[in-house]
Amino acid sequence: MRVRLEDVAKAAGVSPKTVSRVLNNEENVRGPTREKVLAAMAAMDYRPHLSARSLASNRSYLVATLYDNPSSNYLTEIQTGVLDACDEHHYSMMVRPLLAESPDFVERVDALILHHRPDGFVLTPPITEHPQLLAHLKQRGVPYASVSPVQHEAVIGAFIDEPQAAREMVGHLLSLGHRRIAHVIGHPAHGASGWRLAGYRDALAAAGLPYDPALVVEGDFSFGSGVAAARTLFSLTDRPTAVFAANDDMAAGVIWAAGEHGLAVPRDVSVCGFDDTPISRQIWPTLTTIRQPSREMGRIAALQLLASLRGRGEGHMVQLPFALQVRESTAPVS
Amino acid sequence: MRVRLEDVAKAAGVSPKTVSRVLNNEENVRGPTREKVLAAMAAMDYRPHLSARSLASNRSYLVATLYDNPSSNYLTEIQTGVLDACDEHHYSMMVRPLLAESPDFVERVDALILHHRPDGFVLTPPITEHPQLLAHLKQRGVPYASVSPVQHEAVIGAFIDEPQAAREMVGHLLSLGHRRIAHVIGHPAHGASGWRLAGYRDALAAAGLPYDPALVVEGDFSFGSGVAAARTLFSLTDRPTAVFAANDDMAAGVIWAAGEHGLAVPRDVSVCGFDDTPISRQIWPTLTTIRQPSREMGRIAALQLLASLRGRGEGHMVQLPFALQVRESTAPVS
DNA sequence: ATGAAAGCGCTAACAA
DNA sequence: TTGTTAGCGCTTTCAT
Repeated sequence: MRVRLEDVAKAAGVSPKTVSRVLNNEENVRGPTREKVLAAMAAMDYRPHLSARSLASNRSYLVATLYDNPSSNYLTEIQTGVLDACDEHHYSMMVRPLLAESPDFVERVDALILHHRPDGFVLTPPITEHPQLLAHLKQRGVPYASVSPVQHEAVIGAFIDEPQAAREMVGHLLSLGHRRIAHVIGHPAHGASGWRLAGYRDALAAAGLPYDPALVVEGDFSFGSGVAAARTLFSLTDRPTAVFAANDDMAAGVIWAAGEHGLAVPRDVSVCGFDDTPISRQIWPTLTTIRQPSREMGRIAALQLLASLRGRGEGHMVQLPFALQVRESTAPVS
Repeated sequence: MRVRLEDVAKAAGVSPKTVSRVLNNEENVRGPTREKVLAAMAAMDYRPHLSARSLASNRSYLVATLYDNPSSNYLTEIQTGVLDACDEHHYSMMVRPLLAESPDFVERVDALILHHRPDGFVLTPPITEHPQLLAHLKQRGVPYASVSPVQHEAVIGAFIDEPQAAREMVGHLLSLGHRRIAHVIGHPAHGASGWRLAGYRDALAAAGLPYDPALVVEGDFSFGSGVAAARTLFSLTDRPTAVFAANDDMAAGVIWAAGEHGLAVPRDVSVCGFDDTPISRQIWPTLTTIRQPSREMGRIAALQLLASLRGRGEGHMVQLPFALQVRESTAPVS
């Protein structure tokens, strides 16, 4: 038979409510009493019944993570971080893949709210930028945290200074003597694409270099779009000597296309990415990129959400550090 | 205020218990009565309260999907399929990344069981092959379904005929005139690695070709291991004219390494993979591979689990079809 | 085929 | 600081 809160109460010689107080870290329990209860819980290996708690307290102890891009390493990392935070606080996490483009997007999320009653959401890009969804969540009164949202104000979550990271990446290329530096833009629905582009432009401007639209090509974060973009760039009469792709997959595509054009990386052209996903270490040459603490971002965002759920302070938007990873795909201009 | 079962009962002019019967598809409700109740539910947009159901019925309506490899497309696909099935039956799904190697692996799963009380598990490779876990689940009485397990007997789930798929893939290479066909083995902990190797050997034997150990190299399903394996293979005096890698990531690595060695694919060497993951369409040349209905496998496995949970029959091990996808990375031997 | 009563394990509101 | 009582919304058991 399973151990119930009542059994713990009997064993500890207190009332059920006192055990409940200890369980929920409430105040108004004296040290010794708390100790007694905790000891009894441990001795009996007591595990609270989630559904009973949930029914009585009208909270689900559930956090739902919403994502759109179903197979990106980056999102899997974030998921893991969110899970870390939930585990720490005995919350459960559910994930929900969604198509942000689909017409019944908000409806689906609403069905999820009605059915599972999550206490809060963690939103990942690009769902962080969906105005109707955000409005709906506010209307329903369901709190949420965002990972890398475009808007930082009035939102809790975690982010890195993406424009600054992009500036440092371009700065690295400049320091190697590159002057014709191309950029492959990411998926237009992602805020990160705009930021990375902005950082690229800033860095050029700061170095007194002109912005050449011919050197800036659109992609969509996929390997294939990197290949396509690079084919365009490498066909230019005045080829770039360096390519900054807005993520690693596209950078890998650029390196692939360089091979097609008989260009050696980094001898003939330097290539760099963003995100430090596994592919950056698997390809050859290994990729110079920006390390983003994705898992930690998921964890911190979730922790902020949980803090706000439990009324412990407000919950904040937390800035995390990034790191430039210099590897073998970038070299001095020849 | 939210609509409760009692409200529906009042609106339909029946007792709460009758509504409950309709909700749970129980018998002993006459057609007209059922209709009335269903109409009331729909009109009021009634959604049962998960925790209340769970508390009263001692079931969680929760399926937990366990996985080890945290960032593979294949597993994300399976996850999505499991989610499809759970949605269809108003179950929720939680995912749990685990390290099968870690010493407290079973302990962690047990903590999950105690805390969340899932009604069942869906296991994905290689966790399908963990004897201690399987023993523990049986002891705890928690049912599970397996996707692509090595053992098909006495287990419910879904699989494809992997040896046959590998045989067809090698058959394709043979039909193009290849005779020196290499194989890059997958991760040793995965049952699929053994099956695909077996299919490779069978096909060679059936064609009357000798098995040459020098042409069989170990990998671990990663891009990098494909690169490493190919470097070995392409350094042989008597190079293979075709390489069958046990998954797409490794095949992409092989193509990459071919470039390093100045070999054009498919002109100088044919390469093929397995799984038909997105990368197979993103690289150039596009990859000949085996399409495996991963999402459907997840869905079917979960459906079998749910069927057995609800006592509707036994739950079976279902075989699903695969398909050889011939693309541009394989060509007649030159 | 349908209904009434009891209770799942916990917490909220109130009392002491 | 601690305990008592009543219920959360549903399903169970047992009637009818």
